[in-house]
Amino acid sequence: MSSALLGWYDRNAREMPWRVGPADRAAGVRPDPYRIWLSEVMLQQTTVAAVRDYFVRFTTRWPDVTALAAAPDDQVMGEWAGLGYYARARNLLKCARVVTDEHEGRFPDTYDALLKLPGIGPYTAAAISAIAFDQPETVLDGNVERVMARLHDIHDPLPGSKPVLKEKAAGFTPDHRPGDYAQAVMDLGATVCTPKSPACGICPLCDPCQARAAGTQADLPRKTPKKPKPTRFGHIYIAQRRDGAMLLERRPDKGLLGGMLGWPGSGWCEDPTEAPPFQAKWRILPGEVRHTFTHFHLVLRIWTTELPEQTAPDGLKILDKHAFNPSDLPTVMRKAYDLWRGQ
DNA sequence: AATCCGTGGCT
DNA sequence: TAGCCAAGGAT
Repeated sequence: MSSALLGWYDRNAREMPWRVGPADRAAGVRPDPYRIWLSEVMLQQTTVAAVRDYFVRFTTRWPDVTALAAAPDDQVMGEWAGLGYYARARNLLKCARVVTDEHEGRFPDTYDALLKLPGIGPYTAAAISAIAFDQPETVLDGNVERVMARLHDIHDPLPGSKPVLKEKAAGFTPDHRPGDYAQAVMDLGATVCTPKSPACGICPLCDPCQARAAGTQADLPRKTPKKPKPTRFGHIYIAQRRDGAMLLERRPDKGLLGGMLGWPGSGWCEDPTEAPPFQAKWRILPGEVRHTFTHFHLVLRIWTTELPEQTAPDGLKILDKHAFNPSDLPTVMRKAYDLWRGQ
């Protein structure tokens, strides 16, 4: 039954920098496990459009896993800035170093061995073993969940229905071309069997689709409702020396924006207390920064002053003009910088 | 098991 | 616009 899907994939596969094109594949070229791993980690909860440029920059700068393993943490975190879910970048480095130091620079080729690596969970282990190593593992991501829920007209809500959907997905996975199949279902979910107004008219699985027959496809998969997001507030402090150097901090490895560069500031809560990093005549900027994270809205007020020559507060770092690159900042910190620069 | 963890695009 | 959604993992 999945042959109709593979046929559709052969005609419609989207070009992506980590994919082996039809001509190369016919010539026997296999995907590079390093590039498949890197793309799959970047694609966790992230769209192909957002990933594409990041992938090209990473693979240009670090062409193989050994090169990435040798990179300084700051450079990797800076290159990841803006992509979100920064624990992925920290685990990416950990994983690259384990593969380099303990696996002679080669990725393991089985699901179980891949699953042991940092940042590789059930989905990513299945995706790498299927796509890079041609093993019949079953990928289960948001796309596959949606396609299976519709194909079998399953009305039980996620995430409770996940085990059932996994069973259906496993039964649908072919022994032939499992890697192409995995990419085919996900392409289908991304371009045809979309969350809203699916294009059933051009779907290769229209005929066997039970939701399509019942007319319920637009309502599936059902999901348990999410909690509303609270709003938190905070103050941040941007100080620049006359020579252009700026005062920043490297955030602790755990928690929100862990390991990333940022501006010193207060905690983020309902009623934050001001916390300037050193004594000075701070002035507040007009306007505010609004940003929404996974589980709360944030409103930031920005304070600024000149950074005196001899001032270097504990735990903070001073980056001189050429060492500071705004593109190394996570988005919320970048928004604050842009507001400050436009003052 | 439930919570935490980013961001940008789309409707 | 405000919410939803994305090739999830760690704890």
